[in-house]
Amino acid sequence: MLTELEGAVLSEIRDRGRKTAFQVRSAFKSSPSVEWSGSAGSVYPAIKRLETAGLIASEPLPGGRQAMALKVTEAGEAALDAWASDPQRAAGVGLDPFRLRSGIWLRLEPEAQRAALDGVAEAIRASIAAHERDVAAADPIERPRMMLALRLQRLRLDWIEETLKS
Amino acid sequence: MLTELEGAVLSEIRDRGRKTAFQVRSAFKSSPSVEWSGSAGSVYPAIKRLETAGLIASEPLPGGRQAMALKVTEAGEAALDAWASDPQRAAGVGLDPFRLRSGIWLRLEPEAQRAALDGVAEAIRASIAAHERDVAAADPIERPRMMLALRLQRLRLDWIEETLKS
DNA sequence: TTACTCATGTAACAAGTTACATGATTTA
DNA sequence: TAAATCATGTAACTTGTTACATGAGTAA
Repeated sequence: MLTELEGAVLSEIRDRGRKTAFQVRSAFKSSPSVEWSGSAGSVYPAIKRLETAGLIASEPLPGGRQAMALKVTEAGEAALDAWASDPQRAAGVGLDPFRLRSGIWLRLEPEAQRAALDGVAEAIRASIAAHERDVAAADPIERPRMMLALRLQRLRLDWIEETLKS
Repeated sequence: MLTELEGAVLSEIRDRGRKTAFQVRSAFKSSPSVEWSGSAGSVYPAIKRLETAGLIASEPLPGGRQAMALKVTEAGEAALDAWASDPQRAAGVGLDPFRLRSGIWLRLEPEAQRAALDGVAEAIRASIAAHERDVAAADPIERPRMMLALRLQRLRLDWIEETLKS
């Protein structure tokens, strides 16, 4: 089964029109809703794995550049669809740094708790502002991700507000 | 700075009364709101790292067992509080398999989309049912995590419903 | 005494990170 | 021609995974 990164790479190529490994990398580096570094050390080896597995094909780009044009093969399409539609994977709660810390915050002294929650709330509001600024320019793949990220951040703000009130 | 797992390990010992590495491991293995395997290969090395760094102290448990009793040191307390309260880390959107796939689902053919979303929705409802069953028995650290996981899952269900209607 | 749970650990592997290295092409 | 960007890749490291190995205590 594909890893999360491998599935995302296939989707960048098939669904978002990325032509080269460099473009895939740039997309991860600049995405506000996906937390990957987009490091060369992750993306290039992942693409090599996918190519070895026959899920990606590459050919030289016309125009003299050394860039390789990437394409998802038929087997790659099938693997991507299976990855995207696997209910167990998709329904998992994921790794959430906020949720992981939530119980710990409740055990802090009142002043420390207030300080911690205020700081987090401010960082979340900044995240929301950035998402709202960029969501209009997002493409049809990124937009729903950003909308869901926005809803998550608002849910967190609500939780913080309720917690501070009680 | 601590990794997410290291922070969680410290919190298990300080805030949830886990006395041994085995108990920490069992907590991760059975937690519905934290997605770690709780494998020996992650927990024991993490505890060794924390002990080497002076954030955990251990002494033999009385009673003839070979178990070591773990304790968070003062330096460990400070590191844990800094980890838990770091706003940038806490406000990150995390790795969410649902969000990552959301844009891809929207590009599927109508029948495939309906099938995928129905399958995911069913898995989410099962997750909600399991959380609702267990949340009453959860301790003060785990309960808020489960409540937030529940809200996340309901948010996802809402999104699926809206998407299927449009 | 057999099975289960408690308890700790290592080995091989997978897959990410940062940092470094190289070189072509385009733009100021 | 100098700087920025496009483009690909490797090396060393970190930290997670599964699977295996070992042994003590407890309950059937």
